[in-house]
Amino acid sequence: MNRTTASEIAELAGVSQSTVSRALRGSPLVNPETRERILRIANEKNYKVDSSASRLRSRHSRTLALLVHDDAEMGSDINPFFLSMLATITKAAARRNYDILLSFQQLSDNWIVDYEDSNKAEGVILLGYGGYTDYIRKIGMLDDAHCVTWGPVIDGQPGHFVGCDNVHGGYIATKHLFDLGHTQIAFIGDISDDCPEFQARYTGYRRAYDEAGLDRDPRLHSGAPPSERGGYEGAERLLDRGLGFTAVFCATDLNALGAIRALRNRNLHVPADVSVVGFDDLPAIAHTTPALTTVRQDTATAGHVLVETLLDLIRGNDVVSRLLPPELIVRQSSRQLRAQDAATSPAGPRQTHAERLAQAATQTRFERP
Amino acid sequence: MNRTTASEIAELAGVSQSTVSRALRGSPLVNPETRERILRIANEKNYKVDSSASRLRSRHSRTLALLVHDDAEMGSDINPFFLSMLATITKAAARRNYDILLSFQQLSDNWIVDYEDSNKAEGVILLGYGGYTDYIRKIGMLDDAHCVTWGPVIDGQPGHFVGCDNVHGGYIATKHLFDLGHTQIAFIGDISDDCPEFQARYTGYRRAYDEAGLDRDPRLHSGAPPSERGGYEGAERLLDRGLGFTAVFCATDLNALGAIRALRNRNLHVPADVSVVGFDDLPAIAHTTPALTTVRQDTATAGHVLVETLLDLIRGNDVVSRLLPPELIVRQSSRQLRAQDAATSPAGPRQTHAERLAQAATQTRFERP
DNA sequence: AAAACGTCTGCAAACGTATGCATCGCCAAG
DNA sequence: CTTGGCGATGCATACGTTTGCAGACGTTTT
Repeated sequence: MNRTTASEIAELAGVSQSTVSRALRGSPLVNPETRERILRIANEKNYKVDSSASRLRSRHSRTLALLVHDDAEMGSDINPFFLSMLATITKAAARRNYDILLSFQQLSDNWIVDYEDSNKAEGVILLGYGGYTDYIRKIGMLDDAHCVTWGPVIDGQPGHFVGCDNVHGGYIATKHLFDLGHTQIAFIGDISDDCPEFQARYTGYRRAYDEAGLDRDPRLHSGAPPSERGGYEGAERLLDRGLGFTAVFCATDLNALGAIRALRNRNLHVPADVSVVGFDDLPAIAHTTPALTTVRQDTATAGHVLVETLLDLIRGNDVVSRLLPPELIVRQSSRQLRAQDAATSPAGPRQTHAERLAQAATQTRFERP
Repeated sequence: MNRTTASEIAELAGVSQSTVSRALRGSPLVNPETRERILRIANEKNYKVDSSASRLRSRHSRTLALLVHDDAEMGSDINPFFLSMLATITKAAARRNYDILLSFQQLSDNWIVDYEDSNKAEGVILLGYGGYTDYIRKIGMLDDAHCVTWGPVIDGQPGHFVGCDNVHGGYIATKHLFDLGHTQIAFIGDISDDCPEFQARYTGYRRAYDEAGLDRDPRLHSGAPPSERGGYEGAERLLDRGLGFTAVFCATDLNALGAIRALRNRNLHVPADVSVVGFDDLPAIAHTTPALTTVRQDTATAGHVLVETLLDLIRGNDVVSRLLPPELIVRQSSRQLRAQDAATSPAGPRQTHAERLAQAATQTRFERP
């Protein structure tokens, strides 16, 4: 309860309440000496402007709402990638003197616009609503909705987006594996319409294949929900097909962790037998064994850009959707394909790669790579 | 911008603005029929109560502030444990119809009470301010400060705390290792006054030793900041001392990850040569190799209890600090000490544990366990 | 000397809601 | 018929700030 009001400070300073307000707002209208005196007294009395009254009168809440998708299917575990982005967003907003109102929800009803309609926030940032793109577009068409979404950027569509250049990310990950000498590269990830981001990464993967001028067996793709378990099962299905891949690009770090576990389970070593590349650069995965090669999305600038874009939107400026470049982080889970692996040479003292893969495939429909 | 006001709805419904307000608040004073009509119209017009005006008049913001410590030394990476707790807190607040105002900051000035003084929030939850206990106590002494801290609970002190029973956590972790046959158990973690939680875990560790009636070499403790790197370096120092430990209990999962990396670096296998137990149960560590045995703090109930305690405090109820019981999660990083390891038997075809440790110690001041 | 101007300050009206109090209609009891 | 009581509604005010407007005062220009 803030008992002291601006009027009380005014009385103590021998000025009117208006002047106190102006002094605290930093208005140039007030005499420097007076301002000084007012600030001193306000400070002594530990006076704080009542934000409720301030925002009622000024129609500005200096608050942004941050909505993070709460995926009930994931057992309500929030995607760690979004959590780390949440932090950078909040800090970026703080730098602009904006507070962040946080909420985890499934995107039902019209909660989004509610935040604005009720004057709780001046704008909304959406995180993790990849599957709701259509809905978001609808919101985007409302002129007065200040809403920026982290997600796939598609030109010419209503709505404002900031996103990672997933196509390029998928491309550099796959290119990296080609550069290491791999030619049979699998892809694990959910490319349904619910996950446009992963579709884009898959596109980048195919682009790298096209550019390399190599044939790509479509069975090298294995669908998988974006979880560790998904990656595990996706990799198992892949192995069961008996294809001769020597590398895997996963749509997600969590997928990659699961895939590594599955490979290890079948006695395949990473990176000795199979190289693995992930996507996201989760905080923890630098410390797994082997440390994961991955594509980093720069969460720090992402948060910054999201906030700045939203503020522009609020100010009424023109805003363009932006793609942020991802970066390849090479660690230990990917390595040069060795000669004896690439060639299907006669078996030496050590099993060839092909033999080990054959062994790993439980199905009889194994085919020579 | 919410153009439609309660007065407009009132006019459409043929009642006064007061009645509209009452109807929307669910006051029993208003006739069910009238309420129905008002709600219908409000819904049609997509009317939302202006929160600024509402909170100004009612003196209730229905908002809680959540302050998470932003440790500049950690490169501003937020501790993932706090991030996952942040999620559960927010959801617990949502269940009570409270919004969460989020901020990452270092605890300077009087930001805490500012949130209340400015009427931005009715109360504050503090996360990760272990080193600031004294300051928090000072705040706690102010009667009108509604502030609950996640941290070490100390009876008879001002301030309201909810925390994990770290002593017990340290105890069950160490006990688990004793039960597996280990007798030389190292402890890695920062037990300075900045980290009372880790001090408590250390206390639990010593308690288990006392209970086992075994001598404990104090040099088995190695200080380490709560990061992966800290764990790595802490383990290195430990190895350099040439002590014959067969297990390590780490104050933090991150410490544990670093320790495992250091051990592996010296050709010691986990858990074959050394068992490792962590603390926190970070989301990612279930998927590392080996999956980490750890002590889980139940973040879901922690978030719930924090919110409920704070709400009680706001309602003016009496509030007691609460300790939540942690739970041991046994995974693959800890295992039974094998007979030939425990005994310092003559070298067989395989090196004894003692020999391997000796080899791992780079320093000459190696001592037989 | 009057007029014009610039600088600072005060007055007073909002902002949209919640709520104590008065009111009104109606019915039952006296 | 009067009175009292009850359920439902309206009236009017206050919450504490921001801000357009006007005024006061001192200085400069005409």
